[in-house]
Amino acid sequence: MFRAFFKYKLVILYGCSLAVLLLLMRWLELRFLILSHTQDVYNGAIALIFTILGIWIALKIAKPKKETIIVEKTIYLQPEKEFILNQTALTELNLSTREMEVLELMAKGMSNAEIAEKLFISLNTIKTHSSKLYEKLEVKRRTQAVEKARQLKLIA
Amino acid sequence: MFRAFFKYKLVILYGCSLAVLLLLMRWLELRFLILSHTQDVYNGAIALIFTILGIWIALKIAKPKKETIIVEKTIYLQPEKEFILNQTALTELNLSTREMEVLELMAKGMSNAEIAEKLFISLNTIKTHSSKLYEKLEVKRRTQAVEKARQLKLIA
DNA sequence: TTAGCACTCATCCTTTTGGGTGATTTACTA
DNA sequence: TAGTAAATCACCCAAAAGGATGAGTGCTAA
Repeated sequence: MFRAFFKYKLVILYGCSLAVLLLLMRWLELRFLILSHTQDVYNGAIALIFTILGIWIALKIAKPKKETIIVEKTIYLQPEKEFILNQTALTELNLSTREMEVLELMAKGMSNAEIAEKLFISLNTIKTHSSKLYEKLEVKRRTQAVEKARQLKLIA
Repeated sequence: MFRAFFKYKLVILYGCSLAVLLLLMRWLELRFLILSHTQDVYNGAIALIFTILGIWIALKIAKPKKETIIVEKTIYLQPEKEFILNQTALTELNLSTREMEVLELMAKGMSNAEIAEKLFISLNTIKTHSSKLYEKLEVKRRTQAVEKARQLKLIA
């Protein structure tokens, strides 16, 4: 509420100082005339006071002027790579559930032995599965299998 | 500059009207007293005028408040263009150019022999490179290396 | 009921991969 | 100029992966 007033304190102070200075000069130079010019001083005081009052009222009443600046900020978002399983390819390749499990663990970089341990089946079985996997995917190595599966959107 | 003045025209007009009305009433009802109260009227006029002056000054001086509105504009990057090579990780890992080449071909599912043929160097050299690669990437198998490189955005 | 499929496991053998070590050349740097 | 790092290659050995084949079990659809 008074912030605006304080904001223009300088202007007001400047005006006041000027008025005071003028009055002082008058008082010093025309000291003897003051008494006969009481009415002038009185009027000046009224003028000054009401000017300040006017300013104060205006600042108090006046709604702050708003100047709207619209800044466009561009944010680059990386879309959540929503993995969409390629059902078409999956059904076409006709991979069994076990084969898919093995494929997924393969893609994580696990060795056949680790996969066997995780799935509670023997290493030989994993080898069988992986061999069938390579046949169905038409690849020769596990790295190729993983790469192809990734391209076909069979795995994330 | 005068926009502000016009904006508060209503307030000013209201004040003026009120003052005029009061003066009018005094003039009508206390017509006979006016002459003996000339000084009061004069003072009132001064007060009114300077109040208005103050208001006018204040409105003229007042700076508009700036209000910044930030509009966020979200742009989703195309997933196809999203591969940004992770330079930070790349420099931290301190992979040599040859090692990077081997890594890339590895990720494509090529065997060491194929990579050797492609790069016109011996199989043994490829083995040396891949071994150093695994050391630097802190992995044990090539599938893990590919997986980790993919996660670190070293390869697409 | 039987043929087919998925899943399991095994054995034998080959290829690929990985670890370890050492050596040479080249190019750049303190 | 000596030292360092990258790149090259070799040899040996072990582990992992892959290919081929056979076989047992359980479930399902023709």
